[in-house]
Amino acid sequence: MKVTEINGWQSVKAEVMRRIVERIWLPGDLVPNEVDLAEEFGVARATVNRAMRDLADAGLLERRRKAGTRVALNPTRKATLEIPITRLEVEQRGAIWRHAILEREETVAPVVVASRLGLPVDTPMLHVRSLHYANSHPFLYEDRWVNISAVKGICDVSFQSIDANEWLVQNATFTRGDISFSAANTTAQEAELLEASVGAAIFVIDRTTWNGDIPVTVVRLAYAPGYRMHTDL
Amino acid sequence: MKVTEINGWQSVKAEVMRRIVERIWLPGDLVPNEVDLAEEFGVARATVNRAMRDLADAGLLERRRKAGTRVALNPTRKATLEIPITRLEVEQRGAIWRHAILEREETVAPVVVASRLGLPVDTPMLHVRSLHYANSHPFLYEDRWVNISAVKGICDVSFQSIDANEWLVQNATFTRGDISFSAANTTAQEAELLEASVGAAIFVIDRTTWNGDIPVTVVRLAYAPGYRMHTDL
DNA sequence: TATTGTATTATGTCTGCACATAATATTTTG
DNA sequence: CAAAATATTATGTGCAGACATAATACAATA
Repeated sequence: MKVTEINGWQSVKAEVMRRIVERIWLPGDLVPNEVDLAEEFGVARATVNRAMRDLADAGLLERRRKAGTRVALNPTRKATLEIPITRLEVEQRGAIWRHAILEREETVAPVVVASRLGLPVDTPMLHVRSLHYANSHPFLYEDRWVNISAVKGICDVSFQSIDANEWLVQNATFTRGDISFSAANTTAQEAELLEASVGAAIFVIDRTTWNGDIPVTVVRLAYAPGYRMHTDL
Repeated sequence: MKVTEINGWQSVKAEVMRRIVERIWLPGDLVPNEVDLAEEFGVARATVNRAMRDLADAGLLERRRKAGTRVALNPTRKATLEIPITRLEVEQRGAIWRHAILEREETVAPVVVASRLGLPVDTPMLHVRSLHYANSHPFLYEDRWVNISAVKGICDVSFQSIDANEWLVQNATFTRGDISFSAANTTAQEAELLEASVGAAIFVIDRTTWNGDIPVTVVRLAYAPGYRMHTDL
């Protein structure tokens, strides 16, 4: 008696997941090969493959050619988190988004920024510091450096009505980037801007992007105290 | 003259990415349908579909039946990050991992934990507090509550030689969970445990897991100051 | 024995075709 | 004219069969 009928790849995935969750297949175990599973489930191998690939992407299975497929020893390792545009994030909380430019300066890259991007120290860059508000409460302090030569037309944008990130996202695509999350104590300046007490713990995102080998931006996002980034597993 | 020959789905993906990055297709634009692209690239529709689905998963494209496929307005929104087992994370940094149990108690769920998990306050639970070291420096303070009835055999495990997370991951699979990242100031107790100054900003992960509808664990991971979580985009 | 070559095997991917499904566009109907 | 029925269209998914590729096992060779 079959509890669940198996037709599509999603049901194959569900059945395989069930066997993992119910410990019929233990972590580290080799699971039957695709041909056998296809026969057992009465579907084509391509269908099994689709399901297994999906589970491997999710981190539940580990697959290697010839070696076969085995249940991952550590099924918890991948979390996909969405990095929203600040305006949308604020609005999604039912608050009004507002944005203020604190500074906008065309200058050359300071050493820290230049070395981070692998650029000479005299590279002309645009430095933009701004504050995002949610219902007139400070929400995010953004400190951004943009490689002017990598982003055509950026000098003509005032960023008064649109946020730099949003403009860049739509006008300066990048091929690769890295992002890191950390915690920091607010400096006196940050505390004042974010209306927090000095030393309060804040969540910080540092992001750097490149277009091919050309550095585009480096930005530090300092969120007001209490910010949480959340995702489902 | 074609610069790159198109054979597999990866090259289709690369070519589509190129068109997005080089702004041949602008954010919001509708792109040609699969049949047309398949003909243009000289591959089967399934191959185009594979490539497009992959790009949609990555957040670069948005697809809807009948409506077609368009370039995402916000190509930056998904970052996949790996949540490693602490032991491996420490060892990967070339340090020696060590682990000490601070407390191990079978008791009933306190209100905060019970409500978070949706359990009655008198549910029997296992409370484990422990410290992870990297080269004898405190690395992570772990405060964990486990629903005893959801994890068979947990009462017999001492966790002296294996970390609770690692044991659970291999012995108590879960079907869903959620995870959140935030920053916090150390309490006096945490500061002492982590050998940090009181109030230092620390990176905190809160994770809750369920097996179907049954809550399994809730855990708070407090990393020593300076911890960064990093990923590529 | 150590190394190199060869067969085997499981996954990776492609093709061509078919039908399913969801969302939009169009026509019919009250 | 508005609401309901129907057609159209692009993506979603299925199948069977084929060949490609990587990793392993095993045999042959120096």
